[in-house]
Amino acid sequence: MLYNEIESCNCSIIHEDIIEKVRESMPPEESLYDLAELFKVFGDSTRIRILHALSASEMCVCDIAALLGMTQSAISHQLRVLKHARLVKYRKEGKVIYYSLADDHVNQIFAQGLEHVNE
Amino acid sequence: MLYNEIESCNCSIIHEDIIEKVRESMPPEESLYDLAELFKVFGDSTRIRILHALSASEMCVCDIAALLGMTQSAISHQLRVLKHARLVKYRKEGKVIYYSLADDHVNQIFAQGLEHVNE
DNA sequence: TTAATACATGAACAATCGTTCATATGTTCA
DNA sequence: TGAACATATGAACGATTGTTCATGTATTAA
Repeated sequence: MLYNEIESCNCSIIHEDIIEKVRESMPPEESLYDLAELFKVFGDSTRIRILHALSASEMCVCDIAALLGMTQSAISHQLRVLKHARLVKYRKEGKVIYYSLADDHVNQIFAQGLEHVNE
Repeated sequence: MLYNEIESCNCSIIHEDIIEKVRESMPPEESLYDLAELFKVFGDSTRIRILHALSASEMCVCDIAALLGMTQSAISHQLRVLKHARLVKYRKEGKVIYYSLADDHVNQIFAQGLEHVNE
């Protein structure tokens, strides 16, 4: 099993003990994949701006489009991504659909990120 | 000024008061862009796995490649991205370069993200 | 029922991204 | 000095992504 890795990384293993220790500490592949998928959603400035806007107030699609100076279609596509990641929720009122943040995790992840960016 | 946005979003503004209120609460465009760039770095499962490995122990490039079953080149390219985002630091010891997490923000952002993923 | 409007969505395109491959740099050791 | 090895990097490729455009659905109001 270890031999496969030696072949694929094209170099001899220097610290076998460390690799084994770290390997045991790694969460299941799937968790890390899900985590990457979550951050991928945060990794677009349009979505970041939508999320930040929604942290200030619930808004309908048209309002967000007007605020960000983008088309309704572009916003709608992005809201779909945010909805799928369970970062926003919505309520319907006639023709109008009001979006808001799904929970407080968004604000907390924002805060941590901004702390790093502002060093 | 408001007219441009009406044109670009292709819909009449429904809640002008909310838009104005939210607009005032928005951080500078550049901050949100930087924030998106940061999360973009977290948004790849290879980089997530590297970061998680480094949160357990400092490691050299070959070790990481062996651990993840990937080529040394692929890891090196990704470490470059992580270095540029100031998420990892390194120390040199002869031929070998040991990488480690730059600060504790990584762990905190990880924790917030995992909390959301695990609902 | 019809017109108007808020929102969703599929196809298509350009742009960005992650990996591979080949090769270069820099250090150690004989 | 030269061979071995750890790491870095540029070019190129396929894959993914964000937006636009055109169109579809659903609701309201006349």
